Amino acid sequence: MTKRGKPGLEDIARTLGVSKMTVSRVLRGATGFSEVTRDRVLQEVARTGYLPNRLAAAFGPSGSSTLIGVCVPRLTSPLFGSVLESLNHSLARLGYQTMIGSHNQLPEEEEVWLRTLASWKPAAVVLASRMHSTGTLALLRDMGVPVAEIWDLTTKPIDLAIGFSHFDNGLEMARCMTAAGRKRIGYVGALGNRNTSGHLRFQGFTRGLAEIGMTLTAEEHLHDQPGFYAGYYGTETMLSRNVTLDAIYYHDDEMAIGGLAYLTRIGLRVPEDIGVAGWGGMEAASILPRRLTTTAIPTARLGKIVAEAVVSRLRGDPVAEVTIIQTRLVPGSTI
Amino acid sequence: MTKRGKPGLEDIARTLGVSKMTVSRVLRGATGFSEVTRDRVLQEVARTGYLPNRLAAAFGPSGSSTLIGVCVPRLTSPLFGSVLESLNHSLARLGYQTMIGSHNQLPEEEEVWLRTLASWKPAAVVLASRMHSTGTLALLRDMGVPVAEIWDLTTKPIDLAIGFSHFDNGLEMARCMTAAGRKRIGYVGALGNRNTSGHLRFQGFTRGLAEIGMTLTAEEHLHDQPGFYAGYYGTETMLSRNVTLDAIYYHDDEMAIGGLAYLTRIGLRVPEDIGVAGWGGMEAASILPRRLTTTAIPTARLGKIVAEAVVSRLRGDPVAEVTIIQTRLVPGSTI
DNA sequence: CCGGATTAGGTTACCGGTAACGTCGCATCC
DNA sequence: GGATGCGACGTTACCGGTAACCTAATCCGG
Repeated sequence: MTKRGKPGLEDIARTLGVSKMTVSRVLRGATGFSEVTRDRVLQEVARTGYLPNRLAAAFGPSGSSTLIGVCVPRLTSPLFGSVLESLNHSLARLGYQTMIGSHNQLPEEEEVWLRTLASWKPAAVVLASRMHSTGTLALLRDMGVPVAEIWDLTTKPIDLAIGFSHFDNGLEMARCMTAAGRKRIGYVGALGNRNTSGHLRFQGFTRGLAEIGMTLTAEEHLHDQPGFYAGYYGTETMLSRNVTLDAIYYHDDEMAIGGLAYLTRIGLRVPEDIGVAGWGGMEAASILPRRLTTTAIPTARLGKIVAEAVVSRLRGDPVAEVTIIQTRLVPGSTI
Repeated sequence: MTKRGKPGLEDIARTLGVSKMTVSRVLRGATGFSEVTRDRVLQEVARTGYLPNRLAAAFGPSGSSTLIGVCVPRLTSPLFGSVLESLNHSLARLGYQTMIGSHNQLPEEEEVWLRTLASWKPAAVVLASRMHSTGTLALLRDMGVPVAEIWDLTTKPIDLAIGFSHFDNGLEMARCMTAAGRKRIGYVGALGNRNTSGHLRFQGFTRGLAEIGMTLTAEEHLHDQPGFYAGYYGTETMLSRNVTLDAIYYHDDEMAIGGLAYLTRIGLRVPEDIGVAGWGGMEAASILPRRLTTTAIPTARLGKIVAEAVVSRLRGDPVAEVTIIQTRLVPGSTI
């Protein structure tokens, strides 16, 4: 073993009487060694408890990194949490590690994060955001690594896109509501008018209404982060303008549940007096007195598919430029 | 600029007519350069858009890494999500990056994660778990980097401990319940009997009852992950054994809300017929028809404090071995 | 039995920072 | 005026893998 520190590739090689390169080849599962050599190497590796040095591997002119950067809007959302957990787990099984960041729906924060990430020479980047700053785009180009845009679908992906159409999710919910005979519909959203996935659902929703000549009776776009509170107070604010509604579509399930709490408090019956629909398919939606009408997102499956797509891309295997994940409108009983 | 690729330290140095080392010193904010040189370097760095190579920095015999590993039970919990987001943000401001993993309350998964992390030569490790395998402990010793055990307090920290006593949280809630006159109390938990923070709260809770000579009237330990469903069905299962209760303490708020949904469905009034208490202080707890009795955890503050403590430790500044974060019992109106 | 293809390795160069240490000039002080 | 100290740099060595290239032995069909 070299003077101090942990055993390295060279230590394994020396005790076995082979070269570093042979050991490296075996460990990377490359070709160019016999069965016998492979077994001897693996045995010695196990005996010494050798730990590879990813830093060194990712360094060099070769630079074969196993690091993948992932940036989502926030870490406090169970939806993104589920995607991340699934992605992390799947990538780990495939031999990759992640560096996770959040951009809080601000393109500048994404850019700052990406700049830091770039200094770690990642093998690929996964972004969950609709808007990228010009700096981000330039940096991605410079980095020259695969990029997966997930969560939403883009018309022109930078490289890969994996997700589903939030616009269609909104559209579908509008059709569901109008088909149920709702006439005076309101919308409560969050994150202002920023170009987020939620805003895209809103646009799809209004389009769905427009299809049959309807418009929103009222809308309330809070600037807060989505959440139970926001749904509660957003509903209160909207109704305080003395509008009469027979249904409300919410930014997401948390806000819908918050809204439900307010509606119940002021004595409205759901769905008799007013209908409610959310988005996201969170677990809580199914234990309410009445199962919430929502759109379920297969987050864990999404994470797994993203992991597989990115790794295929890195291995040079053919990958579809756009992969659509199927979402499901859960009728529930609040419409 | 060297043949191909991005500008490096050497390129900056050459155009300025100084050595790489001088540029490195300026960029790291070390000493040994004049004001004039500093300004010239910074200007050239800005002009070329130089990006440092953390890989190279963390490599070498020097090995000054800015990577910090963080492992939490799961990424789908808003509580841990909030801690991670705050930790991530605070560490980023201090010039550090994180590599995040989850262990799903299984010490073996934590060990596998740590082994992978170790191959990236991190500067420090943050663990949110009560149980560590012997392999984990050995590896941590070998790595020889600062270790912060967060979330729960341990009697003998490996290095640093930052958190609060889950045992005391449970104890305090027991006192709150008994002080309110509750006599026949049940408990609904998750994750089986594994040595988790939740189980520690359970133990503190039973101790609190024992203090005044009481015992639990019923208890239900599900093996599932905590969640709304689990709370709902756990309550159903417990009550199906024909026990009569006047209060239930839950693993956490999500389960309490799930339980509340079941209790309401079967026609029990809260808190008149039965009291309910959760833990965690999640946002949803405050928009229920009656504000949920719970324990609020300052997750964002915890993340910030952990970041500062770890960085102080890395800089060699003195740091308290144990830091206690104050939690707050929210009386609510469900007890 | 021979020549080209394949297999199983070895050799070399290199990546981009950083600790450690050496050096030089200049101000200071006795 | 010589010794001393220190600020401001320059030099050197090095980390641990990996692509690219090279070599020797083996194999196999004609």
